[in-house]
Amino acid sequence: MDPKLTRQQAIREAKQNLILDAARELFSCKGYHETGLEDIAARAGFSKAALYSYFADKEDIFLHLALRELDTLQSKMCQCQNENQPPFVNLECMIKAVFETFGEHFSLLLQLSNFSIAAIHTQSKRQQMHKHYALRLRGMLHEFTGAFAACRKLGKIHTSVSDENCARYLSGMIKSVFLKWRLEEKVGDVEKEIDSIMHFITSGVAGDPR
Amino acid sequence: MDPKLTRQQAIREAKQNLILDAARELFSCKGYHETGLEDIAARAGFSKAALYSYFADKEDIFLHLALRELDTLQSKMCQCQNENQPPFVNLECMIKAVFETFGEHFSLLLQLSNFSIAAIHTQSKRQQMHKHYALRLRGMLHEFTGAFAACRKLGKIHTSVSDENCARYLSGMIKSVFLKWRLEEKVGDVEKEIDSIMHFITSGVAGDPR
Amino acid sequence: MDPKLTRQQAIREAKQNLILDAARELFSCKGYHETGLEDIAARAGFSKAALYSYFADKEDIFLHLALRELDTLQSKMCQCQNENQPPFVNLECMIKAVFETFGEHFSLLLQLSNFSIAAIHTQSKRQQMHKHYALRLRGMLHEFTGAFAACRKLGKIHTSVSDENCARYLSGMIKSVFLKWRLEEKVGDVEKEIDSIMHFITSGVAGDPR
Amino acid sequence: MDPKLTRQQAIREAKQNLILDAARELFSCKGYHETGLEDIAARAGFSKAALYSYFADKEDIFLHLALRELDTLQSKMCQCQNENQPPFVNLECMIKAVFETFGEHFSLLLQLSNFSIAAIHTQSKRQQMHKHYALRLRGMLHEFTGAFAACRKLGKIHTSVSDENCARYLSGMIKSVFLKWRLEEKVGDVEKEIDSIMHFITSGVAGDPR
DNA sequence: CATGAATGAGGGTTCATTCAT
DNA sequence: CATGAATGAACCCTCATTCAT
Repeated sequence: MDPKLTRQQAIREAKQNLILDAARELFSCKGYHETGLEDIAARAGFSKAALYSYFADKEDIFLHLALRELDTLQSKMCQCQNENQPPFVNLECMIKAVFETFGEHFSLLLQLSNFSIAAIHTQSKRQQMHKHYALRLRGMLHEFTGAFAACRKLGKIHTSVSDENCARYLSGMIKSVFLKWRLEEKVGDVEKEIDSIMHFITSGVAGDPR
Repeated sequence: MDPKLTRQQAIREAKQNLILDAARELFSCKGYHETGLEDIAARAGFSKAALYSYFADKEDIFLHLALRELDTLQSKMCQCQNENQPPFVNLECMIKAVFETFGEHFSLLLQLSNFSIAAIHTQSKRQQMHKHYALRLRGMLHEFTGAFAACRKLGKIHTSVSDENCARYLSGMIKSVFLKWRLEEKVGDVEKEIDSIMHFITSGVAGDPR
Repeated sequence: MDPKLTRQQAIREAKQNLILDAARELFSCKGYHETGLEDIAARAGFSKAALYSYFADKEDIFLHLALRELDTLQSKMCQCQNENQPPFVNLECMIKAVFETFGEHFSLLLQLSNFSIAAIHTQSKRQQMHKHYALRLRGMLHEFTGAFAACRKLGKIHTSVSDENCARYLSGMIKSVFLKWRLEEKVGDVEKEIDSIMHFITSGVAGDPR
Repeated sequence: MDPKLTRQQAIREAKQNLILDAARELFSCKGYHETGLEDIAARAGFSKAALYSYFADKEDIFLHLALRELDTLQSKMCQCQNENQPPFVNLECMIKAVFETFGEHFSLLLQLSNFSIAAIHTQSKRQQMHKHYALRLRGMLHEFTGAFAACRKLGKIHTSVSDENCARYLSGMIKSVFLKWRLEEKVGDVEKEIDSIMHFITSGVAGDPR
């Protein structure tokens, strides 16, 4: 009975992910409000009503999608922590992780950030989920912060700007690249962008004393 | 006849601005889709139908709001260009302009960026307005770019990162601050934030060699 | 004081007629519901609100228009009664009167007939006006009926069909011509049409024994 | 699978017809603009939104209704073509078909004619439907024309009036009867009316030489 | 579990009508 | 008397959500 259950569980989870994949595609392309449940269902190969077997809400879908993506991101970022590597390399790795995770769906991250704007009116159970959600969002910041802290500990950072702020700025910079891509309607050269960002981070506009 | 007409025109414009003020408040607080025309009208002291005397659409309201805000911003930024000032001071002044312009309505800028995402599908006359809109959005980038270029010309910048990218990064950093404020649901200390940003920009994490 | 009053009265009436002219144009072209008060006002050279100085309602405008047109028609038809003419000539004259009266605005007559459909829900004072209106509509029928009766009295008519029915049929036939014109979007040759109608009336499809 | 599908299709069609029945009732009674979708839905036993599962628009409902009624009419008229019958009997049969088809909803036919007036401004796909619609409207004329032509071929008709005009006049006459009924707010004696019309058609006012 | 059908709540928009100037 | 501005009521339509099958 147990293996049967787990298999069913697995199937269920697979279908959930199918739905989330469809949602990711559409949300990142058209935005949250412009995407209808019917669209998602159609793209996932389900009927609109079927979605409600897997998620409670439209919002629930978005939230789970956010959670999934952010978890993926965080796990990738964690893998970048390698004490044997020079500290900035770890940071660069993390940035690359962001680009890789959101890859084609770059604009999704933009929406994630903005979503919390509209979603404050919700309540009770949803509040909890929002907490998770906000937590993960900070997760990225947290990882970045950690990376900066590590660099600082190794004497590579002397700025008076707090690690947390550095992390925040970095995430803003990354989003600015995503935004450029969206407006240009095409993905750019990831390597170059990361390089450029690293240059800017390490020495600002002053030039690279590394 | 002429003075009478201009006065009436002025009144009309004033009312338009009242509506836009209401819209700014609500859009920046609840987001575009969550804000109903009824809300805007009520807050502006009009009836829903009255809005249509001043704007063609809900979208039209948003677009005009965006134009107004971005124009205000640009004019403020332009005023920062002072050749007698040290170049970075000009830049700092521009950043301050952004903070001042969006002040309480910080999250509005975030929405502006995202709005263009969903709005590409529109048509004809509106397309023109969208162009204006996108143009102004780039306006901010343009000003920043110019400021960086000026600094570079004066030998204050040696980074290999292009002025345009610097500008982009900077605007991303500013937005990251706005986002923090939104999540914390309160405006922070502008002076400190600007200081922090300036530090980061000038020398990155390496520390301040200024 | 009296001549002054009458002059003012005259002006007022003239303006009323201007409005009715505009209404006739638009109602006959676009139909009652598709025509807005703003359209009428604009074409008449007034502001929308001004219409309410002259008429109580949109419906009131239509009703007065109907009355005016139908009165014109009736007076023209009355003038056709000439005892010295052969009876069928009188009838033909009346038909011509209809074509002349509605001339360019042929489709207006179609709408007049149909208007009573939607307008039954009205009340009190309006009821009275409706009576007038219905009365005039029957007016045309009445005139035709009279013409047929006259012919019959002179031994030119032997059909068992009542004069009233003949009149009704005739008016239906006329409208059918108007309808053709409308669908073809152009006025046809009035003379020919009248001729054709007269032929049909006098001897039906059997051929003309006149 | 096939029978299941056809059954579902049948149910769907039945519901569509329920809606059209409700629409016929209300349109013919109150007119197009005075009838709200809510009214139609309520009378058909649906919610307003449900209508949109079956029809695209309010206009779409009207158009489909028109098509249905006119198709019914045409098929009935076609069945009247019987070579073994005396030709005028066929014509009479066709007239009866019109009365039977529109029966209680006599005023609907009046509206059909008028609707095409306002509906020229529409677009693309709808244009096609409008064509169908106009085609069917002419359909009735066409059948009548054919009937007259048949009579003429058999030497029963010698009038110089063209078959087409005869048909047009006839349809006008029929509508005039419908209009009488509407104003009297009751259906009259169909047999008598048809008789009267036939008399008039065959020999006009001259009297019946048949 | 999956679906087609149905719904309620709400949104944007129009327009005849009123009122202050 | 004439008007620009404002309104309220109504309309059409959409969409997330539910329910019977």
